[in-house]
Amino acid sequence: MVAGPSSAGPGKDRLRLWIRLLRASRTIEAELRERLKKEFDTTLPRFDVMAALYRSPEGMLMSDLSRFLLVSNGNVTGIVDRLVSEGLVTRARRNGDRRTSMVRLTEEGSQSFAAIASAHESWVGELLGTVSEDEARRLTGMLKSFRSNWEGRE
Amino acid sequence: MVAGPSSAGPGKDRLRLWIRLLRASRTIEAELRERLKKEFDTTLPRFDVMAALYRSPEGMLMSDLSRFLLVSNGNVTGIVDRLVSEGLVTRARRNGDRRTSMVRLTEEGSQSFAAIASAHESWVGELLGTVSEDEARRLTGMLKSFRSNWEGRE
DNA sequence: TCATGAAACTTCAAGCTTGAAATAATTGCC
DNA sequence: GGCAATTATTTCAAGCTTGAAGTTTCATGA
Repeated sequence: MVAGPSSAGPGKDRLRLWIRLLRASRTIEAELRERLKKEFDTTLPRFDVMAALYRSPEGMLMSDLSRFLLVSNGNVTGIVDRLVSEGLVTRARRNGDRRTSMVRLTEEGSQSFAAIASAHESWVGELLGTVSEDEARRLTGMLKSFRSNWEGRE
Repeated sequence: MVAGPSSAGPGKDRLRLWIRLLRASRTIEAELRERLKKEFDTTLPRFDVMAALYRSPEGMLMSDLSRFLLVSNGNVTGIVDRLVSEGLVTRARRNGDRRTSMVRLTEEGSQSFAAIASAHESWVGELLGTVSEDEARRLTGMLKSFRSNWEGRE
């Protein structure tokens, strides 16, 4: 979160960038989390899972979710468990491979997500309001390239 | 973590930026967390607390730490508890105000942190290696301004 | 066939995180 | 002085997170 022992020298600019990046995303994330809780009584991880499923009406495997959301398998299990118990998501056993199950949004889950996502988008617009749309595109480009370069994924 | 229902329209560029920002910081954070665990058997929150204390040899109050690190008070309590039990940090009761205590790195904590911070810095340099130092400075500037604009803090 | 290994998940312990409620100490006001 | 409000911190329940270990199912080659 913060700097190391010294504060000048090679690599310091990258360290400073990382600290900024982390502080920015933590600040915004905290604000979004709080609003999701207050306005919709839900959480960011639940929202993330529902967002992923919303993009895939045919459903996703647990491991797909895990890979896409960059979180561990066991983590997804717990979040999906809670979403299932709230009736927002279903686990459908498949005929082909009985180890896996397709996770899908229910009709209720889908409608619920659409409402939340709309608010979420306007919150992000507000929180990033001082970044012009043009600047946003440039920043996005930089972030995209450095990440895909680093790990090869994308 | 991911986009909302539609994928074009006003504000979409900011939403995309936010998604990139979040993915970038999560990816880097996950890698750093893993290395901290493997190489030094510690965690990112512990590292963050120690980094804050390293900058303040005179010590910090719990509430200072909480504010600086952007995490809740109760959270800091737990992390400091563990650091104390590991001998890396001390809580010194103050004469003036008996509600508060000054948290400081021990000598061991300070030496331990210096070693970890050095590795941490080179990891960040590696992970952000595709960003030039110049680009890093520009990105940092953008991130700095948008956050301080948004909440007034800094 | 059927054993061996791989794949998809779940379970679990430990730690992180928040927000709310509880404690304790201080400050300010009468 | 004494009491109300404020401040600093801890405690707690619920949920998130990881990595390791365990379970079930599938694939494959002798």
